[in-house]
Amino acid sequence: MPELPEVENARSVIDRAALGRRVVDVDDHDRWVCRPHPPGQIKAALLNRELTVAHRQGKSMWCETSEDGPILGIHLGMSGKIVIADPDGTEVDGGDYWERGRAAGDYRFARFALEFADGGRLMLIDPRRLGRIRLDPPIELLGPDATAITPAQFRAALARGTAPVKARLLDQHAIAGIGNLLADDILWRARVHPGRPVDELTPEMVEALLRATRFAIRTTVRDGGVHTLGSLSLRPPEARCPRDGTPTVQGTYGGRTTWWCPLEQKEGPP
DNA sequence: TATAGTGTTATCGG
DNA sequence: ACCGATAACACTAT
Repeated sequence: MPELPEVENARSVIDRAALGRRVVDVDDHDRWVCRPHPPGQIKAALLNRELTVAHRQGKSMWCETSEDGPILGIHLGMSGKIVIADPDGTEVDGGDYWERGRAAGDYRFARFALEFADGGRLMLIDPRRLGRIRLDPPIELLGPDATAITPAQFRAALARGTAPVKARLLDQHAIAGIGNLLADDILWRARVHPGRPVDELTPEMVEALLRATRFAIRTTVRDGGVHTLGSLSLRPPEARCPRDGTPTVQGTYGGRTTWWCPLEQKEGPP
């Protein structure tokens, strides 16, 4: 279940193990994952090319292809992962802790695949099929990447409108790369209530949110996933603030389940 | 059997 | 046109 750190792992897997290998076959039969492309369209566009560069911005990835080929967009959705399997049995998957249940060699949920000239395969394994493969994805709509965002960009992302701050943190057009768990962690770390409208954030709160974002992104990318976030214990079965032991509270903001510490993350005037 | 889920997006209403 | 809320998407795990 990828957030930005897991997507960066996947990008690194592609960078390490897929670039420069000639594509001799493409499985693009899954009309949902490959929408809006009809089966065969992505195959025709990629056949006999190589992936040359693997990019990531927020939770979106894309690869450049050889001979001025199309851009291949890859999004992991909620349950996607990239696995590269070679004929010698080698399997590169970036060390995915969150789907250990999947037995090695179980490719039941492969929704898209590139086959290389040596018989190796790059696969999108995605049980829920909320991932996405498409040509020439609209990357220009993404906000600045959360790992590289400047203070000015961060302030601008929280500047206009009345949305709850959590909804804005999740808006990939505002900032690219913050998912539900990271958003809860950032708000908890900055001691800001998730429902506070962005136009009621004080400069001090914005500053604290920026620091918390940088900390959360930096540490989770370093750790290779969001599993080390302290705020995870805001959720059941622990469900107590790791700092003060207060029982946590649950609600919905930006359409996502949200947990917070009612003692430290208060509503109302600052 | 019912429900929630670490994500995105089309659509609707103000 | 802008902004925000909601439902829908597809499938597994509990």
